[in-house]
Amino acid sequence: MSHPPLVVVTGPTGVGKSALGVKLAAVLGGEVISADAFAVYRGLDIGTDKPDAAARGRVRHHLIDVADPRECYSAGRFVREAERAVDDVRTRGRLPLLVGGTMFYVRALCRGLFPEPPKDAALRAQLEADWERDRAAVRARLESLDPEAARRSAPGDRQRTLRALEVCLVAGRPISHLWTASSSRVEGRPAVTIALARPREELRARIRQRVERMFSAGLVEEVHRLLEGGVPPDAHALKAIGYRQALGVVEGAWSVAEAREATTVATCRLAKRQMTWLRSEPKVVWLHASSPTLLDDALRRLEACGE
RNA sequence: GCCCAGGUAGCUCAGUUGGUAGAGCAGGGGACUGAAAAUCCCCGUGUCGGCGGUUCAAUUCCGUCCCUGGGCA
Repeated sequence: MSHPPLVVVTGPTGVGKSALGVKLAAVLGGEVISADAFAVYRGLDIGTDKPDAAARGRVRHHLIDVADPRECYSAGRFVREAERAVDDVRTRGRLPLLVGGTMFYVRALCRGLFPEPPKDAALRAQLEADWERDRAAVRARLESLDPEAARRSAPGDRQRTLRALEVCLVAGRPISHLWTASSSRVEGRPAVTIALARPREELRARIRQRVERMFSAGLVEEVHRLLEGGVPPDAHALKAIGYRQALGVVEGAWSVAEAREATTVATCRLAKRQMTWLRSEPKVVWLHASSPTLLDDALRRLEACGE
C-alpha cells in the first residue's frame, strides 16, 4: 500500500501557512488537516486566526472546531483524530496536507507517541500538591524512579516532572522506557515538510498588525461570549495567547492597549520557539514566504520529492 | 533668561566614599513524547550626554556647553 508522503506546511505564526496550505490543496486536489492546538476549540475564532468561511468553502478543513472550549484537548487526541483524517482524505483519493504551527502536534503525528497508560486524576492531583509543598522531594522521587527522565527535564520544569512521575507510577515502569516504544502510523511514510520563513523584522511587523486586527475585530468580546457560554476563566482554551490577555481586560486587570502589547510580545516569542523547533528538524524544505512565486516554488519542491 | 531635577544597555532605572558598571523589561539562543499558543534552561561592553580641568587614574569631583522634564519670570 503505497501512499504519497504526507505533506506538511508549517512555520512560525503569522508567516502565511494557512494561505499556502489552501492554495496547495486547491491545486493538488487536497484537504487541509489543521495542526493547531487552539483552532480545535469551537468559539475561538478571532484569536486563533481560524481560516474563514471563504477558505473553508474552497478547501475542506479537518480538526478545526472539533472540541468544546471547556474541554482540555491534547496531543494524543490530536494524533488519533489526525490519523483518522489522513485515512479519510486518502480513502477519497485526495491528498492530505497537514497545515499548522503546533510543532509538538506535527512531530507527534509524524513520529508517534508512546502508548499511554490510563489517566489517574487523583494521582495527578496528589503530585501537584506534593510539588507545591516540596518540589525538591518530588524531583528526588523522579530521580530514583527514572534517572533518565530526571536528566531530561529541568528541576524547575513542573509540567514534565509531574507528567513523568505520573506515567512512571501508573505504568509501573520508567517513562523513559516507554519513550523507546513510540510509534506512528504515518512514520513509515516520511513527510515532506515545507517550512515558511520571513525576515525577523517582517514577521514581527505582521504579528503586530495581526494582533491589532484581532483586538479591533472584537477579541475581548469573543472572550466575553465564551465566559457567558459557560467557559470557566481557568479553562485551557483561555490560556491561549491573546485570550489570556483579553481575559485580563474582561477582568479589569489590563487596559486594551496593555493587552494588545502583551499579546504581541507573547506571539513574537511563540514564533521564536517555533523557529527553534524547526531549526532542529532534520529534513525541512525552507521557502521564503514573501516570494512572489511561492505557490510555484512549493509545487516544484513537492514534485521533486515525489508528490 | 533664572532656579531645580535629570541625561548610564533597545526601554525604565540602580550604582560607583575616584580604580571604566548591574537589575527589571525588551531582545537572543536552546530544550521539548498526551496542558505544547504550555512548561522550562542559558545569555548583559555599554563613547556611563559633549568638551575641557584636577588626579597615577574621572562614568564618579570641578568648570563649561548641549539636550529633556518641572518651576519662576
